[in-house]
Amino acid sequence: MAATMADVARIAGVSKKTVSNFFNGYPYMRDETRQRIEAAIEQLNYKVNISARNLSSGRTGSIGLAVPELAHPYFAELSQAVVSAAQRRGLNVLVEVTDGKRTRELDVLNGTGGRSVDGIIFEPIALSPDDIRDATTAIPLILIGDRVHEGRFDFVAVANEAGAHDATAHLLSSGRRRIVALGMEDSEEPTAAAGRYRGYLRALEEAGVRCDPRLLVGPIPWNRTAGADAVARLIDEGVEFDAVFGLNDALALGAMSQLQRRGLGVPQDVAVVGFDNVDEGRFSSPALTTIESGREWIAQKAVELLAQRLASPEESMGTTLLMAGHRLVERDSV
Amino acid sequence: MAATMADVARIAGVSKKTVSNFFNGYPYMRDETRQRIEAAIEQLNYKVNISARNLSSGRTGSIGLAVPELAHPYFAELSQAVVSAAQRRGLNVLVEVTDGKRTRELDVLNGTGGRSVDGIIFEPIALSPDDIRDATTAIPLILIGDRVHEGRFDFVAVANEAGAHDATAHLLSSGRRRIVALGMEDSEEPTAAAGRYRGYLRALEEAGVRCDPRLLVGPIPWNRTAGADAVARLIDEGVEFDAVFGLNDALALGAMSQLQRRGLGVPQDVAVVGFDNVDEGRFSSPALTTIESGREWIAQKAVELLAQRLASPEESMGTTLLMAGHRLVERDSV
DNA sequence: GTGAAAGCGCTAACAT
DNA sequence: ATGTTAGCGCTTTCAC
Repeated sequence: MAATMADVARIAGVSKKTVSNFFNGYPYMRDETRQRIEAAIEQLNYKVNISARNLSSGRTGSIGLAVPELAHPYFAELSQAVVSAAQRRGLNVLVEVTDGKRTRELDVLNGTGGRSVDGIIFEPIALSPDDIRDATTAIPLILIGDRVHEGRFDFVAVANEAGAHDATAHLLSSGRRRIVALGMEDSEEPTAAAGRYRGYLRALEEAGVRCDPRLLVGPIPWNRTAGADAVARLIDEGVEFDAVFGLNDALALGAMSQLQRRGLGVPQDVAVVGFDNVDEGRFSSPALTTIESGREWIAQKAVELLAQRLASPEESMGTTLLMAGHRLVERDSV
Repeated sequence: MAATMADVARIAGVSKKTVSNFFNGYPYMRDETRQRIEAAIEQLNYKVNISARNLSSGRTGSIGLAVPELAHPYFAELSQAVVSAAQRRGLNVLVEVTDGKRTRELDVLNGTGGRSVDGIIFEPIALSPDDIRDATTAIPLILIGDRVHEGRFDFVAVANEAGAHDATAHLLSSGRRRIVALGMEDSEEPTAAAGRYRGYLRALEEAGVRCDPRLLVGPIPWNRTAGADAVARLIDEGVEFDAVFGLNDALALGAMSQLQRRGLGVPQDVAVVGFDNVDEGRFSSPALTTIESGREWIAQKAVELLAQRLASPEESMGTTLLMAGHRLVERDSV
């Protein structure tokens, strides 16, 4: 049987409470007491039983992070940032992968999985605003990312429309006129694809460029393969274009790979811009021009907001909506 | 106040035990009882208190995954695989990022962080075999990845030497003779860098090719930036080479990016091979030839081994050492 | 099939 | 600065 706090107390000749104090950094303690406790801990190789602490204190010291996918560079980098920020605050992170499936996302929202965390940071991609409104979660929840779900929960958002506008405007200002909107979605739903598509349209409009429907590609999955396949299809169908705006970097990178495979020069024949500024884009050939969407900041703010919620005893303070800044990162693909 | 099991029991007109049975899938229960319980749960929006269950049952239902980094494609893909495999078995995954720092890795090993998991899957990169031998962890631990730490713990290993041998042999068979070993480490320590370097040497030897020390680059961090910088340095110093073996894909991709920036054709002027088969390499230009190192299989086996340890009540069954298979994935960079 | 009672190992008041 | 006393909300014998 593993040693308990009572064992340590007995061996050190103090009470349980004093041992508890020791572990919780209670400052007032004689050095000699401290040393006796340390010796007892060492002797027994004692480890605090976290489950007991959790039950007793009503907290777990862990937060959940629910993302569609972990292998995707954007989410990998986001998760890294969240985990780091959490560790800095002494919080553990339980990662849940939803695969972007609505049912799994609903489980996250409603705690069906049996929560073992104090709060959740959650990037949904399949839920509707209604789903979110009807959430029954019992613990604090911070939404991040792509959709704007006004109201019930704190939210840290990506500047989808503004960023997409700038990306498109950059292509236009370099003289491109036939710009593929790769991964778009024409919808009223507050999805990333729809928001970024709106930004694209607005930039075209401002420049007085007509939007050719053959250049609108989507909805498709936002990964490299889909980007590459879509571009292959455009080429095969003889659609003419002089630029590709990949609504995320994965699409843009997949597109670029396919363009080059087909003998098209980037950026000479076709310019490419992405969105997200994942590390990978710095090392593609050519390096990918993209929109920095504030991943790091988002992760940090989300953890900060959640930590606040956990700290303040239940109370109101309304809900916070934060919008990340964005910035064009010019590299060689335009 | 949140509802407790006692509340549910009272409202359903049964005992706590019966409600507990309900949640634990105990099969013998009248349908009518079951329905009354379900109604009470619904009415109270009751959620089982995981902390209490954990304390009572002595298990947490979570496993830890400790990796150096999450944003790195290899670890992102590995983590994804581990999380998926664990979720399939109903286990949650608590991710810990060690930054490859020895002290953080020691914390993982010795449970200093206060464990809230039943077992750990751990890829150390900074620990010595001695550190591992002296581990005081109280819970099952499965080691994965790069070093061979025979003895104390179950281990799932990458075929570093064999894989590196095949990668190098492939370059040699394509007629290359001056092959950079990018990221190598000449050491007796059982590190990935040393193992892969040994494979490289063996392949050269078998082909009767002399090893030029100017082509040995390392130790350097195994990321894209380091790969790119190292290649830049070689070029600037006028070192001649006709191939690069990046000891992982990140190094190879960084190298390839830099080669092309300097106007060198891949594979015409310089052939490139990597190691790991991360998804990114399928979409670089040219696509990266690499060694598939069995990431998925490793993740699955690690979870499986850990699940076994958790299931079987403490007993012996020695320790298991599994070696993943490997395979050359030919693409366009050679 | 269901109930009663005894902990699991800790934290948190409160007392000293 | 340290000790005492109650629980936290479940699971788990063991009865019925």
